[in-house]
Amino acid sequence: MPTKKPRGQYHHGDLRAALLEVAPAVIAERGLHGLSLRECARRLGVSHAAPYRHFADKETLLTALAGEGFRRLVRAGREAMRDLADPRDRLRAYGLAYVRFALEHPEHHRVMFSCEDDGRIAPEDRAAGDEAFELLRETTEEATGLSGGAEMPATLSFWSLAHGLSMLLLDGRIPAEHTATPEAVEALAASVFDRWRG
Amino acid sequence: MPTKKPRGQYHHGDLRAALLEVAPAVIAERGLHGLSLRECARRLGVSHAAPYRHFADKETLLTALAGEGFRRLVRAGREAMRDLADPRDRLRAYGLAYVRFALEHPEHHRVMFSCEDDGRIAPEDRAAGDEAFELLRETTEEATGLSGGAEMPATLSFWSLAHGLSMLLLDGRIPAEHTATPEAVEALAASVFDRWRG
DNA sequence: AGCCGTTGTTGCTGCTGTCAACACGGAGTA
DNA sequence: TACTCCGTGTTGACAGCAGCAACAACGGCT
Repeated sequence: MPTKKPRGQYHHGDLRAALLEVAPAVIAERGLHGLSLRECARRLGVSHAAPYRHFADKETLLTALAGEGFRRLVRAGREAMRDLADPRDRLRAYGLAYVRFALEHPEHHRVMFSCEDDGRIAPEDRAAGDEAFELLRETTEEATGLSGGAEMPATLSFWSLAHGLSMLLLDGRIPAEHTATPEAVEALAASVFDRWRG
Repeated sequence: MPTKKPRGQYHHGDLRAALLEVAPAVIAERGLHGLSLRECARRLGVSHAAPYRHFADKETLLTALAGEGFRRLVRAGREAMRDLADPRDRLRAYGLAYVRFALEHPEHHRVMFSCEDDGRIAPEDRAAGDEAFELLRETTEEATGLSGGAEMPATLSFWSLAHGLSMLLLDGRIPAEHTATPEAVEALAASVFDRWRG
C-alpha cells in the first residue's frame, strides 16, 4: 500500500517519498552495492529515468536517505531519554537507542556512515547529522559537568563506543552468543557502556 | 615501478599481487564505489578479463584485500606492543595502532569492514580477521585478569572504542580541531582510551 | 480555451561485471 | 628436438547500470 496509484495515472503522486521508502527495501535484499535506481523505479512501476526528476544522481538519493536516517536517530534518542531525569541515565539511554537503531534500520545506518563525503550533501541532511551529534554533546555535557569544549573528548569517546559497537554488530563480528537474542544484545550493550566513564 | 614487465611479454609475472597492490590506489582516487576491475586491468596494461584468472569476481578481490588488511593490522599491533611489558600499556598500544592503521590505510580499513559477509570469504582471510580479534582478546585478558569468557565484554567494549573512533575519523565526523595534526589525533585517541576501564 | 512548468517516458551513450572461445608460452615428456 | 598440456592472458560478446536529451502527458493558471 505504499503507492496508491489510481488506474492509468500518468503521474505518480509522490515519487520522491516512494523512492526513499523503497530504496532501503532494495538495500535490505541486495545489499548497498546491489541498489540501483532502475530497480527502485521498476518496483514503483515507473520508468527508469523518472527518479532523476527528484534526485540529481544516485549519490544524492543516498545522502537524502542518510539525512532521513539521522532524523530518525535523533527522534529515537529523544524518545528514549524523554522520561529520564538523571543525565547519566539519559546518556546511557541514548547509547542504547543508538545501537538499537542500527540493528533495526541497518540499511539506513550503513548509508549514514558510508557516503564518502564529497561536500555535496544537502544542507538539511548535513544539519540532521549535526543535530544527532549536538544532542549527544549536550547530553554528555550534562552527564559529566564538563563544558566549554572540555566535554568534547568525553563526547567523542562515548560516541566511539556506541558507534563501534553498532558497526561491529552490523558486520557480524561479535561472537554469536552475544547476538542470539535481543536481550543478549541489550545486555552486551549495557556492559559495554558500563566500561565508559565520563 | 610496481609492475616490471619485460618488453613484449605475454604473461604478466604476478598479476594477482599486482592487482592487490593497484586496487587500493584506485580506491584512494575514486572511492570504494569507483573501483572497477577493468580500471585495475587498464593500469596494469593487461586486458579487461585478465583479473578473472586470479579472482572469481570483484567481491573475491575485495575479501582478499580485506584479508591482507587484517594481516597488516595484526603485524602493526604486535609491533606496537613488542617492547611493552605492562599488559595495560600493551592494550592501549594496540588501540592506538588500530586507529593509526585506519588513518594510514583508509582503503584497506574501509574494505575490511564493508564486505557484506556472504560467507564466501576464503578461509585464510577469515582466519586473518579472527586473528586480529584473538590478539585483542588475549591482550584484554592479560590487562584485566579476567578469563574463561568473562573477558569478552571488556574485549568487545575496547574494540568498539577503537573501531568507533577509527570509523568516525575516516568519515570526517570528528570536529576539525582534533584532526588537524597527527599529534592532535594521537592526543584525542589517548583521551578516548583513558575513558575506558577494564 | 489556451499556455506552460512539472513530472514521467523513450531512446541513446558509455561504462561495468562476467562469460565463452581462443591464443600464447613455459614445463614436462617422447 | 618435437609434442602436448595447462596456466595465464586476449578478444569479443551480453546484460545491467548511470546519466543525458528529446519528447509527451498532466494540471494549474490566466
